[in-house]
Amino acid sequence: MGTTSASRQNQNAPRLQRDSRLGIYFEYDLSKMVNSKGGFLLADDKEVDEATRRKEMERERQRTMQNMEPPIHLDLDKNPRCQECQSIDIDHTYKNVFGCLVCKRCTKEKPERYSLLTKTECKEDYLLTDPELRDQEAMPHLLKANPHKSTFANMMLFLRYQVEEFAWKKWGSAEALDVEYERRMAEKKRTKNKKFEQGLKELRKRTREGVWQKRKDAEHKHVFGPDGDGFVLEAFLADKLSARLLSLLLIAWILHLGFIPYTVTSSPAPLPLHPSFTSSSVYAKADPTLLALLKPSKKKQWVIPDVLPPEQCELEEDIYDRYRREGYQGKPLSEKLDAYFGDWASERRKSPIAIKIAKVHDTSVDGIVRYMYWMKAKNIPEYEAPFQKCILSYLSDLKFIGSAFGIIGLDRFTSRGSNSLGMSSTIDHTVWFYNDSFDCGDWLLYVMESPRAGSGRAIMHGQLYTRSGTLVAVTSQEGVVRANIRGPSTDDSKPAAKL
Amino acid sequence: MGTTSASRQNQNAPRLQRDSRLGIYFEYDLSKMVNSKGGFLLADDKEVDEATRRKEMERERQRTMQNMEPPIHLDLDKNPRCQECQSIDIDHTYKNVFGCLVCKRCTKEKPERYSLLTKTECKEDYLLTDPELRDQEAMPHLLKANPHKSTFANMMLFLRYQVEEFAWKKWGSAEALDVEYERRMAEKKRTKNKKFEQGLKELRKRTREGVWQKRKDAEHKHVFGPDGDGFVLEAFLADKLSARLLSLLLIAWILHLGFIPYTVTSSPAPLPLHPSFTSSSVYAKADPTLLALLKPSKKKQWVIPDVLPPEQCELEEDIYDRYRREGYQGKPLSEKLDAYFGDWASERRKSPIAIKIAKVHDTSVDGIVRYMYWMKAKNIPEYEAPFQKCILSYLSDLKFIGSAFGIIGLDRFTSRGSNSLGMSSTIDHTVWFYNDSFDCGDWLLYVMESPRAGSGRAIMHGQLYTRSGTLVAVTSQEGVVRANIRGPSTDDSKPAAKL
DNA sequence: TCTCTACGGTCATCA
DNA sequence: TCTCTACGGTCATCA
Repeated sequence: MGTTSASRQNQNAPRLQRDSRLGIYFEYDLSKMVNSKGGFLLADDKEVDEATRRKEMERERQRTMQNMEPPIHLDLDKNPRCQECQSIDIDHTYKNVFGCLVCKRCTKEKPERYSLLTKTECKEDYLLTDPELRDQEAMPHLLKANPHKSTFANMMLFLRYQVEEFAWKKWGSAEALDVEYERRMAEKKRTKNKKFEQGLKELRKRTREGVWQKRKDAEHKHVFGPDGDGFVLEAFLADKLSARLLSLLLIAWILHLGFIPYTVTSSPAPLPLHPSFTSSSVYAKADPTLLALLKPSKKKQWVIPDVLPPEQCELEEDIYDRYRREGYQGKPLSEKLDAYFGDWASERRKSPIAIKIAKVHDTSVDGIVRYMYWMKAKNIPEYEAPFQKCILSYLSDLKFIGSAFGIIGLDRFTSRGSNSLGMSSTIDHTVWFYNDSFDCGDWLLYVMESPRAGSGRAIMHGQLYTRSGTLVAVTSQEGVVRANIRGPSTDDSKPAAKL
Repeated sequence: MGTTSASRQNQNAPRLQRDSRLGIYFEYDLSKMVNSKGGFLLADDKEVDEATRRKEMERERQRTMQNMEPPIHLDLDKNPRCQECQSIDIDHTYKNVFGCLVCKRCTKEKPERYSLLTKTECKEDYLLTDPELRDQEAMPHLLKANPHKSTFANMMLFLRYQVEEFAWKKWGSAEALDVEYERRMAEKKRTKNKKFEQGLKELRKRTREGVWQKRKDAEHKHVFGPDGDGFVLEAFLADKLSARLLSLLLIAWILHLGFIPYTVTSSPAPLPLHPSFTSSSVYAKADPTLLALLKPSKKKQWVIPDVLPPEQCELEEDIYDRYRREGYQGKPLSEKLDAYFGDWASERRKSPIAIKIAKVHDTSVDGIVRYMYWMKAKNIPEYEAPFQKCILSYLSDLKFIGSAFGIIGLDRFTSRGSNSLGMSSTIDHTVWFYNDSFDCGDWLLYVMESPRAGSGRAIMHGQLYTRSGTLVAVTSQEGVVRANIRGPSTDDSKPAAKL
């Protein structure tokens, strides 16, 4: 082949520069200036202006150059009439640049054929690529000054019908192009979502680890609002987070919940954030990075509820035994249930934590159902605060998400097949300590409620009080809670052993 | 700024071509030739030779041009001694191209500093990019003729110590580079695996759908070997598949299993395939596309085994009831087991399929354990063949993968917590019909064996015979079989409802 | 009414 | 001892 492609030229350009046949435009090499530490630097305003002017001129030169190119050959050249209305008032730019015989009026009246598209539009809307748009023959373009700034790269304008012709040939048809467009959009959405999920998971992990760390260090840092409902700003992924973001999140929270969780002090300013909601929290993501996670915290004037003292309450294992002797809800136990209760009772007897049911059921004025247990560690010496906190963390996890079953109305006796927890799984578990002097060896009252549950999720809030009514800790847990519906999950299956 | 970066030049190059200041090299534009239908074409051999020669010359010109560049300025220029051995026998290429004062002998003796790397090596081994390697200042390069062909793009040679210096600055340190390298390799492996899994899943889906289609159409197409062990070529993803691939797969199969499953007729030729094995099948993938899947089929001279006629066998529900009355394996049932057996018995009574255990246990000469059941549909009219096949498909799925538990030695009574199948899940289920005239309303003998199981997988093969001993169908099923170990699987969890 | 390159992948193709 | 571009994404940056 005796030819050289245009692309070859690009490749050689950096070297051609050195023989400086190309005039002033190539005299300075910015990349070199950056690398040589004591290089040539522009300081003077005049010189900067001069440089700008020169660049501007260069852009203009590029634009004029296209006019100097030999006009495209046209069969109809001898008879120059508008192909739409036969007028002889041909638009010269259209003729010379696009090889299109049309009058100015028709270009205005038929934008579906004669409007001009920027290069970016061609790429985005017709899925054309840079190399394709470089093809002067199939799709000529008109250079115009960049509307953003005259020194910027010239804007390239393409003729709509030529672009469409090209794109439809490329993709098969207008419909095929649409299909491909939709496919790409869907794929894009999918990846974005995946990235977001990833970030969320990561955040949850970090949060959990962070909490664990704090717990071990016997610290308790947290942000709570004053009276009324508060919020917990759980974690940050980015240091971009600011008071502005905070207020935006709060606004989102208000819109979502319909009430004001906190006094918004700083004024919200627009940020490119997309808050997203689940039943339990608000996320802010600067698409697709997860920036923050807001979770509700019911910091009311927490007071110990009215319950019987632990001495007058039954141990769980004793209750189970009683059911087995006397039946449950008036009916004798089925063999199956009998077996379950037997298992549970023996499990409770073996556990290092003793649990008594303080009140089976308590519906508060706002309709929230609460569960209450007395809990303590069996036979422990008087440990120090940090270790006490560890025990409390363990203890508070025991009855927590499991209670959500009852609270949200899943019948634990018929829906679940066995005494394993089945389809419930903890996503996170957070403990905020309010007090450093408590003893897990004595009874603690654990009050729990699930303010929100849905779509297989439940959020649980709990408070732990000493016998004397001192608030010791506040807990929060999110978990998966599902009825025991079993579906095939071959999605995760991996081919077995490979040799 | 009064400067222009080198990259600007690339951008302008296509236009500069038009003013043809750059000589013959830019006279032809290949991209235009391709697009203009009646363009300039080379037909003559002489012209082709001429073109080759011209290209060769151009390559050489590029190489000579670098010698004409002004030599790099050196502080030590006045005192040109080898920086390693102080010899004055300086290598001129190293000095002029790389600005490195060293003698020829030292370049040979210290390859860890002075050896030359191709551009590709720099990219692959040091994770440098094209733009970085374009930087003549930081990393000059020597042009050499392309060893593959002289008309190909010149080879670019970089000086090792300069490359390493640059790379270590870029990545932080040699160790940091290694870390990044490993990360990328791991990532690459991960994506490849994922792609492969995807292909496998897709293939399985297609296979299953295909089988279902066949079943509905009452066809039975399959490939079996003659006598002895046979194979089933399950599915193809690519049309590249040929007799050569087939033989390669068979060879792989032989190496894997140690016996010849089929007569290899066509000679195996090397193909870029990577067969991979699981306990049940051989895959061939032309990395990473899955090409074919071979699965064993035990087509021996299948004969109905020696069992008691259905009239002398017990219904499963009756067996369960007997266990509950008389105990199991000499011991009375625990309350839990008693409940399970009660459930199973009532489930069996409600099922549209009756099942009798034909033989509890049968170990064949080759040590394979078989399970046998008599099965029939309860109270059905005399359906036609296609509908009979549907019933058989359902029926053959009932006792299939579940039997793998017993066969591979998992104790179904202690390992599993409830009567739900727990961690077993069918991956696929294939039925090949051997006969069109059978009646699911009368007893069929179902013989099952699991020739291979491991890593949480089990493959099951089964045959169905009429009472008179006619082979009706052969089945094959792969499934996940795991002990009932419950682990958290929050990996799949998605945030709940969004607003 | 913006354009370009860089990123870090994958590939086949061509040269 | 090979090199380049195209692909189809994403981005910030710069111009």
